[in-house]
Amino acid sequence: MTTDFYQQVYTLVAVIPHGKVLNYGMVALLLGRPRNARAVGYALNNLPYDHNIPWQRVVGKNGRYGRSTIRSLMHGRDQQIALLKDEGIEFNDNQEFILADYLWNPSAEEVSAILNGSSS
DNA sequence: ACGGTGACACCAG
DNA sequence: TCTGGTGCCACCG
Repeated sequence: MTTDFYQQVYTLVAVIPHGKVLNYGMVALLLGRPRNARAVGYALNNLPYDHNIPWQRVVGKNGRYGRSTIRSLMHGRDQQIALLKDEGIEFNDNQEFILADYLWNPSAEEVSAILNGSSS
């Protein structure tokens, strides 16, 4: 009983392949809201308690957290990095990684099928 | 309905 | 390159 937008975010994030990532802006774009990255973050901040969603696969634009607006995450930045490393993503000494190397790039049809198949 | 807030993104200095 | 300000849009009180 979440809003459609929340549900779409959860549905999409839930199917991000192992070892792949998406940034907030990309999620927003795939959902048809190109400038609404903030709402994506808001949705992930309100994950249901019983969620089984790979939230760690959604990262900041530069492939890391690091902007002043972000302080502490519910699970912690270090925890997220640990989880991503566990999926095979390689970080450099600055706790960054090449976003383009791991970015998930589904087609519009694929996304459409995903949203239509699971949300209703 | 309105204003404040925010797991972001982008631009300017 | 880094910091600060602005734009965006959905949610909450």
